[in-house]
Parts: sequence; structure tokens; C-alpha cells
Amino acid sequence: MITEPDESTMPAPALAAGAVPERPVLEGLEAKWTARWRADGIYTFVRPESREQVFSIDTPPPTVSGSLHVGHVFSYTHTDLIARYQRMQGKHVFYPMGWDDNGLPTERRVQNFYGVRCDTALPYAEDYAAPAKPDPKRQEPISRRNFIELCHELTAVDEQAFEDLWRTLGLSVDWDQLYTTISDESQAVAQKAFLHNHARGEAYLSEAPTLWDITFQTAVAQAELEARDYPGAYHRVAFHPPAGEPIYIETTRPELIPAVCALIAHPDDERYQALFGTTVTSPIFGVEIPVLAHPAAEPDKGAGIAMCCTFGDLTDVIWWRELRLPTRTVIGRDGRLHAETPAWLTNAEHYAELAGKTTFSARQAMVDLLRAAGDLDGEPKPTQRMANFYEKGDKPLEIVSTRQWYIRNGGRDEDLKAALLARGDELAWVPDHMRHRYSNWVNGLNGDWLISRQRFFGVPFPVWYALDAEGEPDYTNPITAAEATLPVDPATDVPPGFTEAQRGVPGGFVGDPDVMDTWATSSLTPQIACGWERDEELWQLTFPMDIAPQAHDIIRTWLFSRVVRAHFEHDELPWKRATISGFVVDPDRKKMSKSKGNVVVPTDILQRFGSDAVRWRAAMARPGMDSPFDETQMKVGRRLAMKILNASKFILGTPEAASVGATEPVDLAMLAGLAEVVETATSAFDDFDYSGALEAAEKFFWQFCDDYLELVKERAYGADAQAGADSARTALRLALDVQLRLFAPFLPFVTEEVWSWWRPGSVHIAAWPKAAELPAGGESALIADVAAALIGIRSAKSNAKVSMKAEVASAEFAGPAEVLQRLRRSESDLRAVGRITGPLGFRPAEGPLLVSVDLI
RNA sequence: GGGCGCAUAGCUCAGUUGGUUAGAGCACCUCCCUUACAAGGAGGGGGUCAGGGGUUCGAGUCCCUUUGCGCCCACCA
Repeated sequence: MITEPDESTMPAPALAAGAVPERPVLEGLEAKWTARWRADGIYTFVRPESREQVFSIDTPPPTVSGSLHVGHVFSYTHTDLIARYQRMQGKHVFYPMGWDDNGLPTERRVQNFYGVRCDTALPYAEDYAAPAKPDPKRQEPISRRNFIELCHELTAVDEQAFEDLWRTLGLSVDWDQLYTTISDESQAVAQKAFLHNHARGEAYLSEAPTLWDITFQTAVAQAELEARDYPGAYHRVAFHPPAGEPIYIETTRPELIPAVCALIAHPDDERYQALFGTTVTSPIFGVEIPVLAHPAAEPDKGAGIAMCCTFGDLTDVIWWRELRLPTRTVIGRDGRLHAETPAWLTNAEHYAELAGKTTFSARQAMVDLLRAAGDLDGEPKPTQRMANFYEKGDKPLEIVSTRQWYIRNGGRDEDLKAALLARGDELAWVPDHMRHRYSNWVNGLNGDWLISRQRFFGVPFPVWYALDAEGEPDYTNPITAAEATLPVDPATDVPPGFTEAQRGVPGGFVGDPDVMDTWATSSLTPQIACGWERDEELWQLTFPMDIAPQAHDIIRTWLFSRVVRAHFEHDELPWKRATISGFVVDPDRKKMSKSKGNVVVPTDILQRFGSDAVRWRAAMARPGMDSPFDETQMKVGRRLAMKILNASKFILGTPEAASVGATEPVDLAMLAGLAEVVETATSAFDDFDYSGALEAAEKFFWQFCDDYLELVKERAYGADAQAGADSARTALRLALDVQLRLFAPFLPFVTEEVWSWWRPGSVHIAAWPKAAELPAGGESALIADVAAALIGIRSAKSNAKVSMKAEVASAEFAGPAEVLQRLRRSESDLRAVGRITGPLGFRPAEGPLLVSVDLI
């Protein structure tokens, strides 16, 4: 067993203390210190003896096929602030990075980048070279294995760029813990967890109506839906009862009339009472269909009576299921109407007009047919409605009946739903109100989690199906892989008890052709990162994890899916707390997106303002709050970093104290104020309020520079024998030491730079400051009074439009006795900073301090 | 339609359990090239705390309500 001592006894990294530079600059600090941190391994996770000594982070693995924008920079910085604080508090911080490199987004990027597409029918080509010049219109078909090789090739390049950016930003990630979601290890975890789910009945195979993207030709899950505005038109169409007037329905999808299986109205709808239980025939095709009642029909929508097709929308699915309607599918997986004429059509002669057409063309053709038959009442009326899209797709989803793998998520099971809602209650949320997003989502689930995708670059299902004598697969008894053999690829690996020669032949087997959705793997990031069933010691030390950081948009996907998996596998939450970041929005408060062209490229702002400045701006965005992007704010962070450099240079330029100890009231007062700031910042950080911690440190620092530094300048620079010289020098260095540590999580580069001028080791593994390090007994009110006196003197000079160096002939302070008492105790410092050469008066008076000054 | 959040200075935001005259930064105005800092420093102006009602000795803060904005969900008849 590895037992590592606390960092007090860890080997000190080889950071040599350097001298204070003549003109300190921010440029180049990122390159200098990232290289040093890497060489010295200061962020390496060292295993302690007990879980209590660890702080573990379930870092969101970014999709490497996308690009990082400034919102990522902010939210990853938020996590890093917490990581750095915990590390300085002595925690062994387990802070991995992951790359989400499997799945459809990677496939798409590879297709576009190389100009290829996957064709599973093709054989593997040795020494394959992608087209030198990708032709986006004519993608070269290549084998699945060649395609996957290109996926690996390109993700490797993308991942390097991501790593460089994170290092430049100063994320204190332990890169030894890096994982990728397509690695063998991750695939083994995903397959093993799936097999466990399957064995316990939590994962199951089912043939059912499925949301289907016709572009990518894959099923998609409810969590991947996006409702968008979509133009359409109401078509008023006649259905014919055996006798009497036709019944008109309104539909936006007349091309689905061949798929109609009922007309449905609300049971209480007076207009249709007489029709319930009767039948009508569909226009053009003459199919006899029932008129039925169902409460999901809305009397004030359209004509009040709807045609139910298999399947136009999710309501159709409900009707189809609950009213046990026949399945009459006309749209295929490619989004076109079936080429063969459906058997159920009574009058089939017109179907040829629709066969093989896209829904769009079929709609035109159907309108012509209806019009010719006199079954279209009036002209189509344009309308705008919401339609469901796959979030990455650009055509509305169809609903197609397919066989898919599901994992239970409470969408069909009230007990499970209640248990998962309870998990959400049990979880700590930062900020707390984000818990509503979770319960809102779980309450709205209307089906189990569809995890299979008809794609190529992903984790395959570790499952085969036996073929019967006719060569038909037996889907009821899947053959599962042995755990010891994971990861497996059923396309090339052979199930237990079979030989490769039996693949695809009657009496043999076939592999499951699908892959898992990316979320099915990334829902296991705690298991992947923490070494589940692979590294028991690591698992005990890191799981359940301390925090799950992420932005609020993926609560319904990533956060929820991890809760589901851990609930099933471990019967507990995967982490104690979710820390939620907001978005960076554009100045008009619109979400940044590539299509709007308002995306800010992070490398550009990091280059222009420096990482510390960008991190400062990120730290000003409180948890969960969206913040508008504003460059002028970056300048403020840069100014702070610059100020730290200059103030430090000044402090370290004063002679070192011969004797240790701050004794002067002003010095003790400043240090007492700093002790309060340490306490404020610490309790803010303990509440994950990094902004509050920064605010406290920053407010103190500016006052420290503006007032205290000015006040003691002369004394600190004065002759060693001067009264209080050593006191000032001690206080200055002590205050700098503490403040560098307070700022270290926020501005890791500039604080490390200054620390290296006079301190050994890295500030980032130095101890977080404690109030007890600072001398007690100081009267922090004294500093405020002295500052007020200073403002009075400066104001007089400013109003007289003279330099701050102008001499003061005499000055009088009028105010409460205790204020005057405090001013008297710092008289010599006040004289020095105000250049008061003449007499100084103190007059007791009511009210706030008044300063009157005679200039020479 | 359901849920959540927000509304404080021209802009971005603080404002702890209610407690004197509501704060900061940016921007603006005036001044100062001061040996830590001109990508700086000093001083200053600027707010009916979205509107209305209520509780209270006292409300930016608590309750009700109206309006506006943002996000999430639902919505293909």
C-alpha cells in the first residue's frame, strides 16, 4: 500500500528563489510557470491514507470535436479556483481531465475534416490515406475500421490543442489522470456497467416508436431534443362517413394520410358525440378508420378532431398505445415514404404519386391529389409551430418504430422516478435553486432513456444474438460478453461458445450492430476516473466525489444520467455537491453560438489580456449567474495583476527588518484588518463562493496599496534606527506573504512569479493563510480613521490643484475624541505622507472627521 | 401553458439574520508626469433600489400584487 505523508513532508519542488526584476511584466508568465509546474508535478495527486484527506472533482470532459469558447474558460476556471483553494487547505486534490471523443460529434467532424463517410459494407484498406483535398459534396466511402482510425487520428490532434489551452489558462489539473471516453478502459467500464444494468433488468431491448433523425439515421433520446420554430401550413381535409356531410380535420402533415389509423376527439366534445364508435374513410386511399374519444385531444386545437397517424407526433404514440391502434408506418429511416405500396390501402392507385418521396415532396403531391379529389377545403393556411429537432440536426425528427436499448430512468416507473427525485433532494447544489432544474426534468420524463445509436464511432454493445434455423436473430435472449473479456467489439469478437465461421449463418450468431450514445459512457465519468473495479484503493479514496462542476444546460443530460447510473450501480449519489456555472452571454444577453457568429475565441483573449486577467473576470461571475462578455472587465483584472507585481516589487525593495515583529499601532491595525479578510475569504470559499473570497481580498489589497503603503513608505525606507522602521518592514512582508496566498487561486501566474522572488517552493502548495498567523491586538478601526484623514489632506490638495507632494503648512483634525486618539498614534506617518511640516491640531467635535489644511 | 431566476448609478454587479446619510469597479468630470505602478495616482459628480399595496418604530432587504427581461420544460391536430 502506498502511504504518502502530508505535503509538509513532501519533497519541495525545485523552485529557486529569484531576485526582484527591474521592470516586472506579465508577458511570458504563462509559458514560464506552466512549464515549471509540469516539470515539478505540483498538481500530481498523491494518495493519502484516508478519504477525508481527498477532494475529488468530476471534471466535465469537453467534446473535443467542438471548439472551446469563452464560456468553457469561465466555468473551468470556477472549478480550478475551488481546486486550488482545497489544495492549499491541505487536501489531496483529485482533479482529472477527460476528453469526450466518442460519438456522433466526432464522426461529423471527421467526415467534414477528411471528406469521408463510413460504409460498413467496405473492407478495411491497409495504408489508407484520406483525400488530400476534402470534397464536402462527395464524401469518400471508407470501411468502418478505416473510419474509426481517422477518428482516433483527428481526436489526438484536437486533444493536444485543448490541453495546451487548459495549461495556458492555469488549470491545476493532474494530467496523469487524463482519460478519454473512447479509450479501451472507458469502453470496458461502459460495457461492464451496461452488463450489470442488463443483468439487473435496468437495461432492456425493446421495439417501439422512436424519435429518429433522418439526416444521421439514428435514434435520439428525449434529452437530446430541442424544440424549434418550424413553418408549416394547416390543411383542412375531408374524411367521409358512410352517409352525410364529410368530417373535416386540420393537419400540417397531409402526407401522413396513408398512415392514418383513427380520428380522435375529446370525450366531452359535443360536436363529435354522435360520431364516436362510427367509422369514416380516409380521402384518396379509402381506408376505413374508427372515430374514437381520448382525453389528450384538445377541442380548441385545429378542428377539434385530429387524425392519428403512425406516427406524426408524440401524441400519436400515446393514442396508438392506449387505444391499441394498428401500426401503419409509411415513413422509412431515410425520411422518405416507403417505395412499396402499403397493404392496408383500400384504393392504392394514387400511392405511386407518393412512393419514395421525401416528406416535403410527398406533401406537395398529396395536396395535389386532395385538391383534385375535392377533399381539400380551401387553401393551406401558413402557420408557425414548434417542432422537435435533434439538437445537432437540422430536419424535424420523425417517429419510427425500431428496436433499441433502453436504460430505465423513471420515465415509466413512478417508484424509480420518486427515488431519483430523492437523489436530487439529497444532493447539495451551488447555487441551491438549480435543484429545480433537476426535479423539473425528472418529473417531465415520458419514457426510458434510449441509449443505442445507429452509428459507428462509439462503445459497441457487448452483446450478440443467436440465429435460428431460418437465420432470424433471437432478440429475447441476447448473448452477453464475459466481464473478463471487456472491452469487446461484437463485430469482430466472437461470443462464448461460437466460432467466427458461425457469424451470420443460420444456427450461428450476429453481433449487435449499434453503439452506445456518448451520454451512456459519460454518465460513468466518476467510475472511469476513480478506477471502479480496476483500482480499489483509488476508488475508496475518491468516490463518491466531492463536486460535480458543470454549466446549467446539461443538468438534464450529464448530471441526471450520472445520478441514474450511480443509483443503480452503487445505490448512492456519485458526488456530494453539484457546482453549477452560468453562461457567458454576448453583450445583448444572447447565448453565444456559432450560428449567431457571436462566439469569443478564448485563445485570443488569453493572448491579449493574460490568463490571470481572464481568470479574474471569470471569478467575478458567481455560481449559476450568466454574465455578459465585456472586454473592459478583462482590463480590470489585468490591472490588478500588474498592481500585485508593482506593489510586491516595492515591498521587497525595502530593507529587511533586523528584528521580527510589528509593533506600531498602524501596522498592527493593518494586519488586524487583514486577519478579518482572511476569515471572510476562507468562509466564502468554504461555501464555494469564490467571488466573495476574491472581493474581500481585492478590496483589502487596493486599500492596502492606496493608504497603508503610502502611509509607511517613509518609515519603511527610512534609516534602520528610525522608530518603527522594523515594524513597518515586518508588517509589509507579512501582509504580502498572506495576500499572495489569498490571491493564488485566482491569479496563479502573477502570485507564483512574486512568490518565486523571495520564497521557496510554489505558492500553490503553500498553506492557505490563517488569521492566527497574524499578530493579535491591532485595532482595525485605526486604519479607517487614518484613511479618512488622508482623504481630507489629499482632497485639499486636489481642490487647490497642486501636486500631492505639495507641503502642508498646518493641518487641523476635528472629530470625536477616540478618532483623534487614533490619529495621534499615527501622527508621524500622517505627517510623512501628507508632507505636513507645520503644526498639527486636534480639536474634539461631534460628527464625522473634518480636516482643514493650510497649504504653503 | 408549467417551473426557475432576474429587475439597485449610463454599464457590470455587491448589499449577510430588516437598523443611521444605499456601496464597488468601469465609464464620465477635475487635477497630479509623485523614485512600486501613466495599461498609473488623487479628488469628484451621478441612484424615487421596476410600479403598486401591506407588515413594522424602521423595508433595497419580509409578504401580496402588477409589469418587463432571461433561462429550462411542454406544445408537429
